Amino acid sequence: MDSQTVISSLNDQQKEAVSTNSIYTLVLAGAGSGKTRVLVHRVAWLIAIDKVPLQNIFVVTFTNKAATEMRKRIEDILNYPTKSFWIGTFHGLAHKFLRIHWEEAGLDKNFQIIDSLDQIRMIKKMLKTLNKSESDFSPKDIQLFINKNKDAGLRPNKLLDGRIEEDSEIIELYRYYDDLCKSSSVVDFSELILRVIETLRNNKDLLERYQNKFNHLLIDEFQDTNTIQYNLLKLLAGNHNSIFAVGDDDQSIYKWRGAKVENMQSFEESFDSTKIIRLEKNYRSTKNILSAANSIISRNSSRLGKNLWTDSHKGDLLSLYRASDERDEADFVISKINDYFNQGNLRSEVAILYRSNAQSRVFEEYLLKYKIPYKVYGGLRFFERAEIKDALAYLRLISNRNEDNSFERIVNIPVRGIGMKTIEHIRNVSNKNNISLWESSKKIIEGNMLSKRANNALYSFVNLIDKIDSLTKGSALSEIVREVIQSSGLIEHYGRDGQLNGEAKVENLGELVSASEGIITSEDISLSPLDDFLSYAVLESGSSQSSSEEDSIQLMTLHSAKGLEFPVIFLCGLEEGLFPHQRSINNQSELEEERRLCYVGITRAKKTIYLTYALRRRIYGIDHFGSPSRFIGEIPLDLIEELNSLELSLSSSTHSGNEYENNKPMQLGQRVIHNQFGEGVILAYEGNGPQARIQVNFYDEGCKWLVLEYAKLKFI
DNA sequence: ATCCGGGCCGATCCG
DNA sequence: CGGCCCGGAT
Repeated sequence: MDSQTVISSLNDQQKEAVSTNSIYTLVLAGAGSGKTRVLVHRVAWLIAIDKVPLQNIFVVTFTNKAATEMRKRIEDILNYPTKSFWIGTFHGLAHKFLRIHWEEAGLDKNFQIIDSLDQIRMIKKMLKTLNKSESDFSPKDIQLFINKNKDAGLRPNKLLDGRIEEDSEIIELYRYYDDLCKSSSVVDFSELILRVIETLRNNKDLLERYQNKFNHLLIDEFQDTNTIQYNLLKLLAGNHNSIFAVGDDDQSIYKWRGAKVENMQSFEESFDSTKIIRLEKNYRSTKNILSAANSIISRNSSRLGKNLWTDSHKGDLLSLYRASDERDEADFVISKINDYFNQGNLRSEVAILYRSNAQSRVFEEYLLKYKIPYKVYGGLRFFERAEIKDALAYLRLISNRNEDNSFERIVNIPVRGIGMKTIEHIRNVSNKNNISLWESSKKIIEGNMLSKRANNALYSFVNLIDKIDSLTKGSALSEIVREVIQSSGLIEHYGRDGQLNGEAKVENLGELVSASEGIITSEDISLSPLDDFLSYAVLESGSSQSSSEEDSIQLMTLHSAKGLEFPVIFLCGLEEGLFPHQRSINNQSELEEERRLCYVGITRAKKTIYLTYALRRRIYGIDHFGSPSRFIGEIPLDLIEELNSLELSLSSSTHSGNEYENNKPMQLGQRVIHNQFGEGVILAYEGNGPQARIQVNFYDEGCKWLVLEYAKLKFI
């Protein structure tokens, strides 16, 4: 393959990036500027032109989905499968490393990964054993504390130097938690990466080996790397390996979980003669969509600066729909979706985006009602569901008897007569002898330490696990899974009358079997298929719908939409307090992150975008009256078409005023003058007639709600 | 040991 | 509103 084949389809800046000789490259890639394309072609260039062997390349993506897709596209260009290719998320790659080097990392061979729900469970249990009340330290706060410190590379010991006295208790909890993880051989998300760094730092040979191996480090979504991830990258880079970082500071939306945009600014300082390449041509959206997005993001202060442009046509205006409440909003969205589908388009071309997961419920309800297939991303995902976690716990226990978390989760599910008292006993013996719950149970059974009934119950459980294990030795993975959900009694348990959503849960358990069939085992980790599957289940928790090939509407949060594109976008719930979120409204930098999130949302759209907001919305079962998001007002008026513009008739009542003024239709964005507050713009309104309330943003006085009848506004 | 119901509290976003 | 925890009844 010659160089032309690799870069012929690219524009000049993209070519420059793909074919660069620079050791350190920072690509500032605007939304829709062909970022993924550049990365994919860069890898192809390295392999085909620079003759770099695949195993010397290390590629970090933000999601598993992105990794899978990128790998596929690289294979398409190279025209051969990419075996033993280190491409994945930081977590996925760290996991791979730890599987290979579990010994050097001080882990058990078959360590398991826990997700954040498991982590909470563990913390709660820990508090119980330590006889601490959850009111002193909420489990969530402890979790936050632990993860925050791990993400900053700080172990309890490090924290104890120079600690503040009042922190010592929570640091002790952190230490205890780490011990607990060790004894049950589990690893949490943050631990994965921290452990890799520590292993490399404490093992010069290993570090050298990897520094010699990965000559080319490529990283996507660089703006969303946190401290420890960046440190890992620097460690691997050493003094001579090349780094090719791609990112967009305007799309940095993960500051809340420790991501540092500053990494982008400091990249140039950290690495000598960094070459900076800007990708500013947008290939995705129409001119109108891009103008709207640019107008919004231009309000932010701290930006590296990019000038995104397009030579596409103007396209449609952005549509704005004012819903009376969230049901009306959903109804509107559905009707537009039906129109679009009936014009012969695919459902999968449409995405409904929202700020928070809870908003998906109403949409789901309506989509179900109208029998429109859909797929939800995020929220409670497939592998996080209770029934699935139960089944996984059985599988984990089969793989590793000492995994206390799983033991406790399912020792009495389905109920088999092992109650609190028995479990308490098992825990005591386990604590006293410093052995796992499993070992402790066996000891108890042998010593006949319980009542006959309890002893029998416990025996039958221990026996069950052993039996499933020996029965399925050597069986295919899916056979093991099938056996587990059957003989554990889970199917029967969930299928029983009275179980909430019983059929759905049984169905999900069946899905788990199918999921285990589709797994392709990772090539270069010597992991049993079962352990491979268990890791996969945690790292890739999947969408919340069971997988199906059916053409369906895509529902997701703005965060999970990053990196994706759709012909038609519905950006919903554009209300102050919801988006921007209440918790960010009073903080300039957090508000700017919300604005970037909005920018991300709008730039997902290729052709059409609908913006919707609701005048009334139920949250926690209480009605809230919101006002339209400030972000709507940040889009130039001439780019927006209001689908149901305000046409208030004021004539119907006692209102005293001149006839013309009373009947004049009002529009959002209409400029008005108030005696006291001066000039402003109408942002929203509620109700009808003279009693209607309208919200005006006064240039000097800010936003105010006024009752139309008394406000005596002059329209100008 | 298990079931049921009332009280309480809380959800931004992710791997 | 809904999930989770706890306590009392069986």
